[in-house]
Amino acid sequence: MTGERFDPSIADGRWQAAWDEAKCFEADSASDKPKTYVLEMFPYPSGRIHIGHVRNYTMGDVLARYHAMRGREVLHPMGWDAFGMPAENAAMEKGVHPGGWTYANIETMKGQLKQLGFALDWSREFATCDAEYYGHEQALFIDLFENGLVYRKESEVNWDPVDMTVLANEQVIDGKGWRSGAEVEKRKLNQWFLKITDFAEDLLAGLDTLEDWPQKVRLMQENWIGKSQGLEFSFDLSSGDKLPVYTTRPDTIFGASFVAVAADHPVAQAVAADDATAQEFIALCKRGGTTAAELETAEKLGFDTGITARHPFTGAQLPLFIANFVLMDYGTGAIMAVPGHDQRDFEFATKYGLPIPRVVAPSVDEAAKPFDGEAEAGEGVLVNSDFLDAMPVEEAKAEVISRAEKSGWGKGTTVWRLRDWGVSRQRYWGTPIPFIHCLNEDGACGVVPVPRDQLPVKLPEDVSFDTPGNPLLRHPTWKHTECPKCGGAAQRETDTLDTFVNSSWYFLRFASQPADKPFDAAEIAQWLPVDQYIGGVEHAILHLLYARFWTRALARCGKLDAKEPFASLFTQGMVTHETYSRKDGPREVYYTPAEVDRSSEGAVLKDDGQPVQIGKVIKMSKSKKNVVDPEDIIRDYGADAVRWFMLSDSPPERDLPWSEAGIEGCGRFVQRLWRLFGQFDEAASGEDKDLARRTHQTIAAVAEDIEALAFNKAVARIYELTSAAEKAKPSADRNHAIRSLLLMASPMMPHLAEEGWHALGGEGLVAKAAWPQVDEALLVNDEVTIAVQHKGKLRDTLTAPADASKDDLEALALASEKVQRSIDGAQIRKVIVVPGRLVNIVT
RNA sequence: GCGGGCGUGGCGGAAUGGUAGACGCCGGGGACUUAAAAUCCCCUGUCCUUUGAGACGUGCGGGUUCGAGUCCCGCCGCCCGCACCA
Repeated sequence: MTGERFDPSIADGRWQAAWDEAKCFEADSASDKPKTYVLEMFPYPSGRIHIGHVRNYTMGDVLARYHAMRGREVLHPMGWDAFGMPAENAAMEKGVHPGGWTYANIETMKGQLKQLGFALDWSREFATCDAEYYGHEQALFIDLFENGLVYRKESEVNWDPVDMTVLANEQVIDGKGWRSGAEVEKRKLNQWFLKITDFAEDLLAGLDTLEDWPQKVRLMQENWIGKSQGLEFSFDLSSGDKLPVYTTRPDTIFGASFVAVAADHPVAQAVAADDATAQEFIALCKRGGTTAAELETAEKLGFDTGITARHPFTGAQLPLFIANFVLMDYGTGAIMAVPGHDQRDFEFATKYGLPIPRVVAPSVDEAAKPFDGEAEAGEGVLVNSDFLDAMPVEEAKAEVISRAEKSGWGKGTTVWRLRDWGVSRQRYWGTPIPFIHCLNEDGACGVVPVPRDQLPVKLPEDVSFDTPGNPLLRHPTWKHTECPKCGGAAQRETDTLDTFVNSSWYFLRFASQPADKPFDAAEIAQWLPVDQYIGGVEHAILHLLYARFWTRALARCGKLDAKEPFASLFTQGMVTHETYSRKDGPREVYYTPAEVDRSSEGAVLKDDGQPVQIGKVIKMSKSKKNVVDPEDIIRDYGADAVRWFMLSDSPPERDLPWSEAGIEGCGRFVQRLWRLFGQFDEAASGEDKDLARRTHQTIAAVAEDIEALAFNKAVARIYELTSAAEKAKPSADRNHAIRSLLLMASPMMPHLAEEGWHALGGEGLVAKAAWPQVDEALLVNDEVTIAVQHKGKLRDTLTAPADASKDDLEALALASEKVQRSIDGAQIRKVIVVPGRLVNIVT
């Protein structure tokens, strides 16, 4: 029998050790069982596990444990997304080595994950900064190169002149470097690119097959890929050049009243070459910020070049402007402007007094309708457009494209918003790009891949971070090598790969990890695709798109036979908490939940007993101090209460408000279940048909809920059956209910379940036990409650046999005194009977 | 601007078109106890000058239906993503 109270401080460690010893969670690729791959997005080892990780991994853990109970061979691995900037920042601030810092964090965080009792296959653990892992990654990068999916190109980057490094767009704040505060420059650098655009069409089409992905994520990727179809054609310029433009609205071509190019456009550069005013204007355009807010308010500015462009149909000469709202890196960097039907063109034309012709109208009769202060981008029919008049928009688009193609001055084209993926980073803490630049003056060798037998290209250990810039570049010896082709002097590539490359194939390495190659295709085929992938929605685009791309790219290289890496995706909500703060003059001072005593009346600071302001429930963040440390709450309540809280109440896709009262309630329930286990009575016999039914119905429903990731509902059902079992008298059926509750709760509260299983004399570990069987016959009740309505309003309920006929139910309903009182002698026109549910009498 | 999501008690939230508010939290009352903790029981949407198998009630206004939180149309509010993408 079980003791007074369940003590997690003893039980948690005991069972974690038992699982380790039994190697409970090591996945066997050779197993005959059907396979299930459950994966949560692996963490960046920033220092400590935070509550968001706990929620994410608890969900995955419940699934992993549940599927194992259902007889599946489960792969549930964990590792570390270990390269990245924070390690270098720590190196600069604290003078530690990024590697030492990272591995120490991994040690800490692994210990924290173990404290939560996750059913992880630690035998497959790796960090992406392990030379073994990034060496295989280098080999894959060379594979992509050999298959024409890697290239070098000069491209413009954000350059921080103080830190001497490239910054990502997110690291540029108000035009200044986020660390140095220095004015960011645009620089052209030779950078490595991956040809993700080769797969644009396929990545887009593949979204339709991902039925078990959130629609939101699919739409976000669709928008990101940004397929648009239109017409590309060239204007003949008065300068003698040809100017290619791209438009998605070829139908409005008769409404074009000017032409515009981007400031970086060759035509603009040519004009500026001998025109100082143009030069000034271009400089002005470049200075403009790129944040959303700035663009929102930015005025449309233009510079009239004096050049004109000949309209392909009318022959009219349209003025050519350099304009600040035209982007060089989309389409051709030049546009035909149709002010009547494009808002930006409208604003520009208004400002510079250019004509705004109408070429689309609600009907042909409204060809002269004036504009109401803005462009009209909607549907309609063409007007003032010669041979297009009266055609609907779609038809007119096709007609213009067909005429342009016939006359040879333009063609229908598809343009993508998706850009090739620039993967060069001028950083130390990343995968070295495995290439060598031959320094031979004849240039015959060029850039050469590192021979495979020389992989991995390892990062040097002896680096310093006391001066800005890339430590690999200034390392005294590391970069010097010889050309693999000619044997002459050569220099290693000193750029490293974007960390998103590391996370683009880690799920493959988890499934298969031979020493001599990145993975084994046959073994991958056993496990992939990942059956359930779980992570934050913040990765909806970049990581998830890159991983889909890598899977396709590797398939093209013949490395594997798979298309989509993640069959089902789930994006979980954040953990939130209210904030506590006080005004200190103009500043708001925040306090952590641990510094505050919270009651239903309000909150006071423990230090001085004076009230603090209770703020909104928002995402936990260090700056607002509304954080709880997982280790603290595990210590106070035990791993199972924390896990249970993560699953209770809020649906997993929504935000979960953390509350002290909530976790206390979960702690109480852990004890309540424990006491119920103590009620298990070997000697009890006899039936409790009602409880037996509820037990079987609960088993079926909880299974269904877990499979649908509706953990909050599964939790509610376990509460209900617990109440029922507590109230029931001892019987064999009650024992069965208790044992079933233990098994059903085991994926969620595994330590409590093991302790109870042991106390109840269960064989082996509950982690290895089977999910309870459902007796189908007991899923249906033989008596049901029938609602009786009069004109749709509830008037009575009655109990009837589940198989009662429609006629019987009608008769029973009409016999009800309450119903008769409501009908009050009125003529009955109709009686609707839904067997097993209700009777509705219509008068 | 474009795209998407969501509005249900004091709070988190349940509810194949069929008894709205399951379950949890908070709150109130009671039992046990010398007392407290722990535990257990009951109540807990609003209204009532008909306390009743009453009325009202799922953001607002319409509609479909025997029956609408759920489906349709039109609003309002909040949240998220993308964004001078031609």
